[in-house]
Amino acid sequence: MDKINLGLGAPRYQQLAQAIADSISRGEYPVGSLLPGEEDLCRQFNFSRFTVREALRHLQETGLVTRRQGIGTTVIASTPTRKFGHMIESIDQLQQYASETRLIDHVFEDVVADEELAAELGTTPGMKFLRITALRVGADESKPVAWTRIHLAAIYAGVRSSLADHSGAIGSLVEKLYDQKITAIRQTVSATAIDEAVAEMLDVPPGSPGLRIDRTYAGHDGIPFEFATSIHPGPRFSLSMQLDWMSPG
Amino acid sequence: MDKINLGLGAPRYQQLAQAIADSISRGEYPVGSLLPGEEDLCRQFNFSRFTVREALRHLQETGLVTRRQGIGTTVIASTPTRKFGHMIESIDQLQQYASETRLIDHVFEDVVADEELAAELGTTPGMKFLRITALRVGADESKPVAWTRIHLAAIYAGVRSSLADHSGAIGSLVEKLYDQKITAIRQTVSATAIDEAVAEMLDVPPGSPGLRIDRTYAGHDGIPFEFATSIHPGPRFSLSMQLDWMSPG
DNA sequence: AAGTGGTCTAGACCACTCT
DNA sequence: GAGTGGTCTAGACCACTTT
Repeated sequence: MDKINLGLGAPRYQQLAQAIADSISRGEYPVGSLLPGEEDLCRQFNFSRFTVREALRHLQETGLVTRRQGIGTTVIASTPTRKFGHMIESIDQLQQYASETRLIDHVFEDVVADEELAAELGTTPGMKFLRITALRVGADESKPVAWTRIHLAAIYAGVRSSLADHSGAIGSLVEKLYDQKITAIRQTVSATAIDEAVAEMLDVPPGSPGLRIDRTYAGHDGIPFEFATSIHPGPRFSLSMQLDWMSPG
Repeated sequence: MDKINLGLGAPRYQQLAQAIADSISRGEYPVGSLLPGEEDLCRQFNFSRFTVREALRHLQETGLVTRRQGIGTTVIASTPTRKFGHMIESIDQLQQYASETRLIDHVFEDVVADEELAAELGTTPGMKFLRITALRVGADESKPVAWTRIHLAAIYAGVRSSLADHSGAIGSLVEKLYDQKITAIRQTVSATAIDEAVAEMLDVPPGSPGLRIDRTYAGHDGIPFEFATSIHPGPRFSLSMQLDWMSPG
């Protein structure tokens, strides 16, 4: 019954992995040091190289060591780190609602970042953008769920013509049209008092609380190409996520 | 130079993995079907079993198949899913600020969930809790960064005595004292108007916008044992996270 | 009993890194 | 050139699931 029993009955490579992990956590092999070579470990424990490599693979998967050809096996952590993770499988899933909503009333502007805008977006002045300001509404087009303003690098200004038909996030539209792959998203959530102009469009009293979400999307080069700000009326929206424990192995 | 070239020069197991992945995406092996057995694949491609298994391991890691002893290799996806993930390595990291802040002015209450509270927390009426209401302040004890109310399953009421000394999240205190391991966290973020009582404690005008974060912590049995609500004054707080692309393999 | 994947051995050659 | 990890073979036994 008990799977705790890692000593007997367990495969040799697991026992070996456990033994090495224990040595590491005892400080026998400090972080940064090299483990003995595979041949050494084979002789030391009288196991075949397959078994030793399987054990080392296990240690690699739990994040205790890295392995490099020509160098050796380096200890990079003394304890398996317990990780929690939130995982999504598409960009649209980030905006949980995006697939069921559309953008309406777009206003397009061509802007060049001055000092102020550059500082706000975290870029350098002089960068050219297509600025899209719009409302996001549900299928029934009743009350809008968000006001949104997007600064999109001018190279991708071509999304403009496809925007009306597209339901979902703009990032995924860019991916589709330009074969650009998003590799990192940074998201900041804060609370704000909705200013008068936005309040009117969202049909809420000015100054009422709103959830502000700022997202930047970066491509394969790591450079952000899209900066999106959404303001959601307080009671009409919340952002949920679940973080699950990721077992080491 | 080009690493795109997966055909020649690449190890056989990678070529094989690619070939099988192609077959799967072409629909030759639909989702839910079984791949040929390892021996079959060996004969079919004239590779050793090691090479075949290494290829299948690769497919498993990319999430295309699962393998079970006695059953076979089952196709579970036709395309490698592109995942984005947010990963943290400790509970305290979730509350990015928690390690530099402390709770003050605790008020403890023993409460039993009535219909209303049970509905709010998503539990069943009759469950017993220790309710902790407190303010979270920075090191200099100037303006508080949050008002917080926690409902903690009564079994863990013993944290009460250790709370004053503890900086960081309450969840990690429970983990330490009771050897309980948190395995899942659910977090919901919304904007709210700060009510009068809380506003006074936070030293902001009543009705001003606040960021409300609700978190539930579940243990190894998957049952939530802690329900925490924090309200942060709008301008004094934001929640950031980065989602990175997790390459398949 | 037959078939599957899981573990394991002994031995080989290769690509890489360092000196 | 010596040592490292990466790839690969041929063969074996075992644990598990289904028939």
